[in-house]
Amino acid sequence: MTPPAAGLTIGQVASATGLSVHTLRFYEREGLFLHAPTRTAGGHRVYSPDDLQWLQLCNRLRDTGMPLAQIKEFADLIRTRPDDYSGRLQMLREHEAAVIAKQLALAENLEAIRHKIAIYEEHQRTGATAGIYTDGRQGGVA
Amino acid sequence: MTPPAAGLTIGQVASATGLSVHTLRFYEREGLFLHAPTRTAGGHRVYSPDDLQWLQLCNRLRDTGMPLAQIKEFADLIRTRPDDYSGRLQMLREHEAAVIAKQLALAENLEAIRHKIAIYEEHQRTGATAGIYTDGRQGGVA
DNA sequence: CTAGAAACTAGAGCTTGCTCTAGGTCAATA
DNA sequence: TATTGACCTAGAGCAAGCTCTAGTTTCTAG
Repeated sequence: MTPPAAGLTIGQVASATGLSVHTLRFYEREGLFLHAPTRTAGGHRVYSPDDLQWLQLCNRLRDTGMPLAQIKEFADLIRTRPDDYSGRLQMLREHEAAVIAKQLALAENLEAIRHKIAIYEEHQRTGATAGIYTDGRQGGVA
Repeated sequence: MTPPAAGLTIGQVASATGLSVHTLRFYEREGLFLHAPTRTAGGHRVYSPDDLQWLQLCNRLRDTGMPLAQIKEFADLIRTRPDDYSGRLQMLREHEAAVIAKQLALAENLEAIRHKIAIYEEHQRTGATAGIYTDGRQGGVA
């Protein structure tokens, strides 16, 4: 029995996902998993490849700024309404918009940082003497 | 003397920067300011427009993921080596690279999220029946 | 069969970045 | 001048997201 079922240990899942084993157990306690992992006779967790995929999605959501509480909500929707996609779609679409906003803000801030770098390079080149405040009123403090 | 010096209250700085007055005092304690604000006779803080600009830069750095401790380091460089730009340039260039990496990761994750949305839309359209795990081994759990 | 690595549970602890409380003082306005 | 809103200090508290400890048990390789 169980011929193709690749069972993964928590350690294997940890290295595959970049999460620590502590974090995996923590996520489980927090209800982020779609279901509790199965266990060996001795009580060790056994994960499936699907669990891995789910964790990879979780990582993407978290890395784009979704709080764990919201990821849990998402997991709850999957568990309680497996064939109603509307709630999940709404969440993902809202999150998509949030990520786009984040991209815009990031690009804008990057631009400002580059501008600062250019100013510093210029000051360095021209040997500008600086006080704490270098260039007064119009943009470019310190 | 001090004819054009527009002095700002902490409340004005708060609304101009989006930081709370609590946070401004907290930043001050943490050494994020280039210098302590001057005070009125009664002990109220008075900020300059330059302080505002500095805070706006701080916000950009923080919003792009620079930890406060690093912003403080940056402030320390300005205070201790006002006319040596090399350290600051190094910090900003490294941070620029970090932000670019963040942009790439964000774009990649956004792509994956959009793909997930597309899969859900498809499932919804075709009325796909789902278990907890919807589409098995190749990409697209839940 | 045994040693060492890896897993287990329950719960405490940590870091970052705020945020709020208490008990006042200061300042602008009616 | 009296009130009311803004400000002050010192320090406690909080939320998120891990991270680690202690003491024990299981698993695996030699």
